Amino acid sequence: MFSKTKNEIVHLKSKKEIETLFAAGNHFGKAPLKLVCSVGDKGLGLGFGVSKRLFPRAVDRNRIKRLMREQFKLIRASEEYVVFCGRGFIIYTAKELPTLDALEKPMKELIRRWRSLVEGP
RNA sequence: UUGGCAGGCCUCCUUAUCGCUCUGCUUUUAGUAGAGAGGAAAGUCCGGACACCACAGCGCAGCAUAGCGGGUAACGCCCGUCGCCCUGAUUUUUUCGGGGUAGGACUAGUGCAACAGAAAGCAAGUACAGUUCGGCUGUAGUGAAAUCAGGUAAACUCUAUGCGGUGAAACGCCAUGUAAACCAACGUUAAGGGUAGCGCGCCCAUGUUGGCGGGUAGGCGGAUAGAAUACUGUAGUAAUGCAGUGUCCAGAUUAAUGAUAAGGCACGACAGAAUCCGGCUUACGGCCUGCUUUUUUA
RNA sequence: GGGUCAUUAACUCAGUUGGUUCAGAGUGUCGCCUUGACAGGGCGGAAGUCAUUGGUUCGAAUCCAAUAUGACCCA
Repeated sequence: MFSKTKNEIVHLKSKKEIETLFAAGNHFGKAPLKLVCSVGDKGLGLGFGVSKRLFPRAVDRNRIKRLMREQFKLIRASEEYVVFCGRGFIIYTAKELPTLDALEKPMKELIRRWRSLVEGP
């Protein structure tokens, strides 16, 4: 069992788990991003996705997913970050290639709403 | 100096911090060391390896290829060579250089041929001339092609050669217990099912039908050392083969290469592995070598 | 990962033994007529490298190959 005090990150791998997340989770949208999340107690599980229809080339999709991972890493390393648990999947919905700075505000906003869902009633 | 063609090579580099995937070691909270996309990884146009269906057999159908010789595991790929076509030099021919070429057979059969033309093929026959007086010969005229064994097969077709099908989401193993589960009925050598176009043949009593139970996109294998690659020698015009020595070079499975700071230069194009190889095609930045062309100077 | 189709005027579509008659139809668009004016109607016109490139052929929208774009199917 993972320790709850550590901010362990698990890759969302199971297709079954992702399907239940999309069917029963909460959906939040913010500018170029969309978050599908749920409340859990076994650490933090994350996944990142880009539509193949919006970006036909694999190079662009890889680039966006790397930028999103990098931005989440930066947020997690900052001082104001508070550890919480759950399952989340972040999707990029815009049509233009983003920069790292452009992802900071929407992702912070999505994480704040997710955390309020976890800590709320 | 400009452009083109052919061949070869490279695909930003260095340092620091944080972070990702795999492997080894220490220890199992974690730490540490090493490795980490391409020439096209792409399109999926061909050929194979591999797996299952009978270690895939025979015939028909179907598909593919097409001078000749060689290379290869194999090919529709590659090399050499002949013919044909285009182009340049020389120029009467000839010869030489470069490029292209699906290039078997209309003396097996069938079909097609606009316009023009007498006539485009079971024939018919214009004008003029010749004549051995035989609708025999020649010329003219139309056309891409005109009794010439006519043209056309990237028309059907024929000949030769090759090809069984499916496709890693194949396939094997594991789970709590069988992994071809169990029960009932039917059937008794005939019918049915299995091979995914058809027939034969082959296989199945572990059959067919119904009922009931378990599992369900969970995990492991397949899965990365190979028709691999570098150098040297050697056979060959070449493609390529053989021998010796050395090297290990991604292995993910919502799917790993990024961010920040500093410096340098050519200021970074096309673009991201998903079972693996050999080719083809397409996209695209730079350097070197050889040939050719334009301009300037002598 | 594997397969099957399609592309013709601004739009929706026809176009087969390749052929002077093959580049057409409807809607739209433009001009004229009809009306005091409009709608409607009538007459006439323009609009196309047949997706791109190459090949076969005397001749290609049509046959062959490659490329580009779009759609769909298996899971």
